[in-house]
Amino acid sequence: MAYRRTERVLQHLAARHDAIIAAAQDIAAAEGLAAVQIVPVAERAGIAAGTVYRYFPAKTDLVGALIAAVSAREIATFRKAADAAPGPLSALAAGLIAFAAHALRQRGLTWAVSGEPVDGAVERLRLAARKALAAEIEARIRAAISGGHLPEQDAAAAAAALVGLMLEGLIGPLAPPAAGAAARANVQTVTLLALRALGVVDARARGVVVQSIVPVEDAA
Amino acid sequence: MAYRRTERVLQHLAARHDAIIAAAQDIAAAEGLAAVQIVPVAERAGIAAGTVYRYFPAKTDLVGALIAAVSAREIATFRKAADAAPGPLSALAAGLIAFAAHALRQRGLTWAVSGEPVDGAVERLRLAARKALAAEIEARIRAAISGGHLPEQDAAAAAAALVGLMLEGLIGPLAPPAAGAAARANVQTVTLLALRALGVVDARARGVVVQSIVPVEDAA
DNA sequence: AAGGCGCATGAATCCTGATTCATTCTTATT
DNA sequence: AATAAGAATGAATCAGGATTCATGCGCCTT
Repeated sequence: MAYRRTERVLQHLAARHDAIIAAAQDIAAAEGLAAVQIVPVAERAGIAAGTVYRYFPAKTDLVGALIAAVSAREIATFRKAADAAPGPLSALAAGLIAFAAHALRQRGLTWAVSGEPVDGAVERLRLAARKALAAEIEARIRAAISGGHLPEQDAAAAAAALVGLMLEGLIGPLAPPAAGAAARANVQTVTLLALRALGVVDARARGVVVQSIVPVEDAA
Repeated sequence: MAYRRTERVLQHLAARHDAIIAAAQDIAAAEGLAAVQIVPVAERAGIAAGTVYRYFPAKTDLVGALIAAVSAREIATFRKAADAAPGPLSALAAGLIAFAAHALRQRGLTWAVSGEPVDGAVERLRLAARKALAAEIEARIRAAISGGHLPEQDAAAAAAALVGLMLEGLIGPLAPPAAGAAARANVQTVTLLALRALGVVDARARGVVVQSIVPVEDAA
């Protein structure tokens, strides 16, 4: 009869599951989402193509898992930085900076994941991720408005626009190539644009903490 | 021997060329770039699939022509509005508003074209279009800075970020659904964010013209 | 230690959509 | 009107990738 999966086997299965996602991630970071194909992913994960299907019913599910993982990390980064800040406006600034630095650190991956749908189904997943990020930002904007740190405004619309501003300004094809010092400068530039867009007249003058809350060299 | 193409024939060929692009555009606007496929495009243009290849050597060329056409219109819209404004800052504001209104008017098309590559080759074309738009905006930003209407800043980076802000804020999946009055309000909201990002403290207070320079109902 | 079940394999198959090309239709030349 | 060249057709072919599945392997159960 059907036998019970032993602990060791379960662990093995879980490890493979993760290894597949990791392989997909590596490929996406290096060559973009379009290069995330079953055979290459399987090769990189050290398994056969068919095996991928034992872990993900369809490629879409794999890509979905990839996007979800990346997105979760992005949001966690934002939230952690924001939570550590002294006030609502600093929280927003800190969150944005942390997000920016994080995005730049793994520019290729962020671009791949936020770049575009390969597929209508994937598009929906990507949308969910972006929505989550926007929601996080929106909440912080609202908090700052309540506290009188920002002028009244449509927080949802502002959050959506900020997501676009940050992504395009940091990792979009038009963004300045980001290496070392230039990258750090760009984080500052883009964050300043974002804060000003919300109505902060001069972030530094108002005592907002906008300096390297998160070192750009953080682990990925 | 090879006979000369009469005027009538030349006109016919040109008309078909345009009809194919128009068909592709309709489909892109309605269903996205991915739906721009040879057979459907040919059908809509009223010709056979093979015929498309007499006008475009490959699908990539067709999509490229489509993107170029859309992009050219976007830039012309921006430029025309900017040129009609009284000063550099108004020019920037007017251009952005005009662009925003235009983008919203043909949301589907703009989204399809700026949405993303189906293909590395197409990506390059799209990039060129986006670059052109950013360059236009960048020039206006520089002019406003020179005139002392905006604080010193990295105009290129700002322009890139603004492109992202506008597109995401207006037609991105997170943007508020744009119908009628809501659309007009969103144009104002997004433009205000953009101007503030550049350092305009209060557009209206500084006499910048931000009202319906271009009616939202313009012809597409 | 034998039996049975789940896991892994990877070549074969399927699908989707671009591209080709032998054939047919039109138009310009004589 | 006859003839040749260009234009159009659309079914067949190709190509790239996802997905399947018959087969082999090794780990639980008894």
